[in-house]
Amino acid sequence: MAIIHPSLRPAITASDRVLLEIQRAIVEGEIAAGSKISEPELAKRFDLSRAPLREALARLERCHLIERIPNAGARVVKLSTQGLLSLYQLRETLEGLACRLAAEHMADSEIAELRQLLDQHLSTQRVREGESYYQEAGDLDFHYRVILGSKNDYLINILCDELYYLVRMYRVQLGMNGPRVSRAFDEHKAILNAIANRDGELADLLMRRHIVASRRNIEKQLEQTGT
Amino acid sequence: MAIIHPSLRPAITASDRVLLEIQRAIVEGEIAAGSKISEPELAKRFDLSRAPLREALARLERCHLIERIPNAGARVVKLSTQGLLSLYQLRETLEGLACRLAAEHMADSEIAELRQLLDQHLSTQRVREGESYYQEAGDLDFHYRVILGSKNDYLINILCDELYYLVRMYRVQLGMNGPRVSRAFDEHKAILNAIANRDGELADLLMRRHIVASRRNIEKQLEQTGT
DNA sequence: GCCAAATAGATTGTCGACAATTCAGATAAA
DNA sequence: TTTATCTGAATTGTCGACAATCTATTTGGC
Repeated sequence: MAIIHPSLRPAITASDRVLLEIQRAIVEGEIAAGSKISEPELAKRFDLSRAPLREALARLERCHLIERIPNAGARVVKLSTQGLLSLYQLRETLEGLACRLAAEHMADSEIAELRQLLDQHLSTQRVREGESYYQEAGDLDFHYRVILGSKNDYLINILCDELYYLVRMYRVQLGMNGPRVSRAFDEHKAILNAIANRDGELADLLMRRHIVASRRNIEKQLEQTGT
Repeated sequence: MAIIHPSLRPAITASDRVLLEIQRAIVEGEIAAGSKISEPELAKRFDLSRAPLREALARLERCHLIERIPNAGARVVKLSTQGLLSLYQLRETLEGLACRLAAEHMADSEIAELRQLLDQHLSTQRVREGESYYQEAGDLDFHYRVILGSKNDYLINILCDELYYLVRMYRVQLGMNGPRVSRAFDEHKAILNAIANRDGELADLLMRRHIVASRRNIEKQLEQTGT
């Protein structure tokens, strides 16, 4: 049998599985925002003991999808204008940094792959115009790769593990509407060009603007919906 | 008995206590960097079961003090030049942002208190010249308050909960040497003045430079020590 | 009628034991 | 000697039950 390094092993544990399921359920609103989490109930629902469930809850807290109070229980986070502002304020700075670092550190081959990804998005966009889910995933995928290109492990951890799911939650539950979708593509392309030209400063600036525009779009939706 | 809101309650659980103890032990090097963590051993040492211990380990992983591999165990992180660079690269950007936001959002009373803190540092510095521990705590205390002044919960969480202890670990184990100490005071004062003048842009710039200087100082120590 | 204290129910935190997986060493074959 | 396989000890992941704490309702007093 082939010998693989332990750190490269899939390592699928019961806690991992239930984490992914609950994460998806919260992000997609299947478990309502603001609702209380009952450990015994979830344990029964996913047919496992409370031990791995609690570990999953700890990780959900880490990515800001739930809030726990000792001895009092956990609640799914509520989406709010204030929360959106704080989150995107941070994203603006962090992804700007990631972009600048990506312009410095990405290998030429990685940049080529990124360009390929955008071409692919363009063709699927033509076909599935308006269908927001694919665009959704596509946009985040672009950001995801740029972040990985920064080669800064702490930065990658914060953006991809800790903030990523909350960003998705805002976007999935509040959605993106029409004209923004095609504009986002153009902005991605401009960012990619800056990275390819190794112009970190410009890449930083463009990414910040891209995120500001994205925030404004979601903000509008949120104000229409309610508080 | 007085009624206090649950979220303001101390909430000292067994897991909390052991977390603080292990955290301190790792930061101060009492548990050596790079060494393996044995759950049964630590459970016996702190006289509790593995359940709360594992929760504490999960939180230690969250603040990057240990690294866990499923089914294989946990190790205390190793300090490295690469890690220091990544960490301070991030701090530079994040604390710069915090500083800019603090200049916008801190109340006048908070700024007054911060000035008071610096005066206090100055007097203790005269007395305990060279004694690095107090300066250590003082410097971090200054940063801590500025970060809280940003009023951005996600930013506060990342800097104060997730990166704070690792920063302390580098500083405690590698130390600060002489001339840097007094210069840091002057830099703090300049930052405070910028905040008091509500000049966010300048405050951002000064904080970034302050952190760059701090990194260079530690970097020197690290190169002398070894890898 | 309204507020405070006490009680009952439910939920979370903790425990000890078992199952599954991994790691180290010994053994055997090339 | 070197490599690969097997075996067993040790560690991690999971389970079900108990203890401590909180929430909500009820009760008693003003």
